[in-house]
Parts: sequence; structure tokens; C-alpha cells
Amino acid sequence: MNSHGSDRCGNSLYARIYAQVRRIPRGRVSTYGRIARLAGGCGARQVGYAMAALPMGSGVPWQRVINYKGEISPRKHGDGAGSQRRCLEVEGICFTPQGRVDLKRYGWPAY
DNA sequence: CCTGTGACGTCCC
DNA sequence: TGGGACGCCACAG
Repeated sequence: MNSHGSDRCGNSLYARIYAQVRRIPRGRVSTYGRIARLAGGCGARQVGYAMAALPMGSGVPWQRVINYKGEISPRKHGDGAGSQRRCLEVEGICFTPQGRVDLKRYGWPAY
């Protein structure tokens, strides 16, 4: 459709990533790579970049997206890792003493 | 137009 | 078993 190829399938890659993030049910978490794959196999970094570009109040549960280690990736600018962990705990997600989440238990989709 | 960077992931040692 | 290095794709300047 689009000769330019600026977007994939007519939708912005970001919109597709956000759509996948919205699909994450409350009390569950997903990884960047997982979302990237579901979004079309793009690089996991693009998911992180999309999250970074995600404006607050967008309605996207970005906090449910963590890295494959089950740990909240340290961001370059601004704080939020602490807030992110806090929000996940509010949703009913338990963190390990190491500050990690058990993807085997909270990972979505289920392994 | 080209370069740098980034909320990551996987391979190799 | 853990740590280090490379690769990935997209966006901004």
C-alpha cells in the first residue's frame, strides 16, 4: 500500500506496540522482546524507545513491560523505575528480594 | 543525507 | 555460573 514504507501495514509501529501493551491484563507483565515479536518482530529496543516516547495519560500500561530478566530496566532520564515497581505491586505483582519479577508466574503470554 | 543514541536481547568467553 | 561485547531497528538532530 504504502510505497514509502514509512510505516508497516499502514499503522505506525508505535501504535502496534502500544496495542500489544494494552493487551497485557492487569496483574501480568510482559517483556520488550515479547512485545516486539508480537508487534511484528521488530527489535526489542524499538519497544523500549516506544515506551520512552509514550506520553503519560496515554492509557498504555507501560509499567507492565519489563526486560527479559524480569527486572525493571534502568532508564536514562527521569525516575520511574521505583514508581513502576510500586505500580506493579499495586496490581498484585510480587517482587523477589532481588527486585525481580517471576516471569514464569506473571509473564504474559503464559510460557 | 548521515550519525548517534536508546525503558533490549542473545551469543560468546 | 557470571560478565562482556555485538547486533537490532527506529527516531531525532
